[in-house]
Amino acid sequence: MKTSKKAAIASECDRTIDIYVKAAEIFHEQGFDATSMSNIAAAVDLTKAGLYYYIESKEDLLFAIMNYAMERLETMVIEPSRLIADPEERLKSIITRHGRQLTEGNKAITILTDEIEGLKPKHRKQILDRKRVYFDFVRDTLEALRSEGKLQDINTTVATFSLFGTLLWLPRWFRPGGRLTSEQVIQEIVNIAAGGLLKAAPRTESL
Amino acid sequence: MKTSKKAAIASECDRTIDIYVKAAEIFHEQGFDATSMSNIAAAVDLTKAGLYYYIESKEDLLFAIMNYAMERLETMVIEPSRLIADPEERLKSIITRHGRQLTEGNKAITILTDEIEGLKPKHRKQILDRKRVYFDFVRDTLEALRSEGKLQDINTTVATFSLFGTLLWLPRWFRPGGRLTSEQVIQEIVNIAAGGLLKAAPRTESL
DNA sequence: AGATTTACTGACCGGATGGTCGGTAGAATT
DNA sequence: AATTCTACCGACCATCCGGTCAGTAAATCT
Repeated sequence: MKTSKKAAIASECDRTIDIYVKAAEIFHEQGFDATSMSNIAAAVDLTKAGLYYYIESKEDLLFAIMNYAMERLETMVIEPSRLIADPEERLKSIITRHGRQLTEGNKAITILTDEIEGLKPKHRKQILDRKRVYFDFVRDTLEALRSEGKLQDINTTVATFSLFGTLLWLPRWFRPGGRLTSEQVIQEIVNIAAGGLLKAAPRTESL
Repeated sequence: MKTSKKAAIASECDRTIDIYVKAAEIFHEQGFDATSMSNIAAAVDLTKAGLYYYIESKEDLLFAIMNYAMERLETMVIEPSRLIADPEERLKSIITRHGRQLTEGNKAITILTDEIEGLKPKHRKQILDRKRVYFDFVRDTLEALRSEGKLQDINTTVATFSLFGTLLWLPRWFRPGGRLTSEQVIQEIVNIAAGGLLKAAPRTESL
């Protein structure tokens, strides 16, 4: 019991990550504050008391979900993209990979943006610091583009926020099974972002 | 008392709109669910019971704020932009005006995007329907651009959501008094959006 | 001057919520 | 066979929340 319940980060299996996944879904649907612990317990076929066998507190559950989401973001988006030397390709990789995470079933990554206020200041700062690294990575990519003379005359901070706005808005409107597939939507966003940030090279037939 | 307390839409003065403004600020800071009626009451120097002299319920307060915000959006952004015939200028007007509403002190307009879940289905539908009109207006503007051959080869629905994403993300990161003024930031966003959506005409020096 | 209305307050209520605790059936260990 | 540990449950608790209500001081109306 006191071996490694919460120290290990999302490495424990059993029903614990099952709870994270279900909780993330419900938090995403109803919001953190509007979700009661009984709600979550019922969704994983437990009583509230039974749920507390696995988690420490409601806030801790949210923090665990967010840590899990940050890890996923880092391993599925940031790390693979870091390997790409060419900044234009790197940018497209970031958008595509992040877009996929947001449109696939993974609700945890959406919660990352919408429920930070539910965290206690200490935990919030930890997540925010990690997000900051990601933000800087994207802005650095834009700066690299600038060095190559490929960037339009725009402020890279505003451009980065602008890009994140487009990306993070995705899960609020995209519904799988609609007119466009997630891959099609992501491709459109890549095109729009590329057009808005990069100088028009062979992309448009000039004149 | 039973003359026109709640029927008139944001026309009553007194302390009522004072309450709306303060409540909007607190909802914006803490979130709707995390804000108690005592919080709001204290912020306007009333007891909770005193607050209920002015409003009907917590949900009704949120609905009133959102109606007020929609009105503002319509009179300050949509209506003036509708008067502009040229779709490119119209698009820029929409972005600029909406951006100003989001960066100025007006928290109500931010709440419009973040707290819809706090509304009862009936009220939510009313707001959503009004938002839909705005969405269609923007997409129609992009379609008009397409007719003129000025639009890149992109899906206008995705492009509209993309634009809203950039715009609505603004209040989450912009802080007045920072490096850039709100007008500078808005201008950057106009440039980025124009570049991402419009075909490069005299905007970039080709080659 | 008396009646009524306006703008509030303190006390209170039912219900929900996060969280706890003593207990326990069954599996695993010794 | 006895003990210990795992995975839970029912009952309970303090607190807070949205909302109500009887009452009231001051302003306004008649």
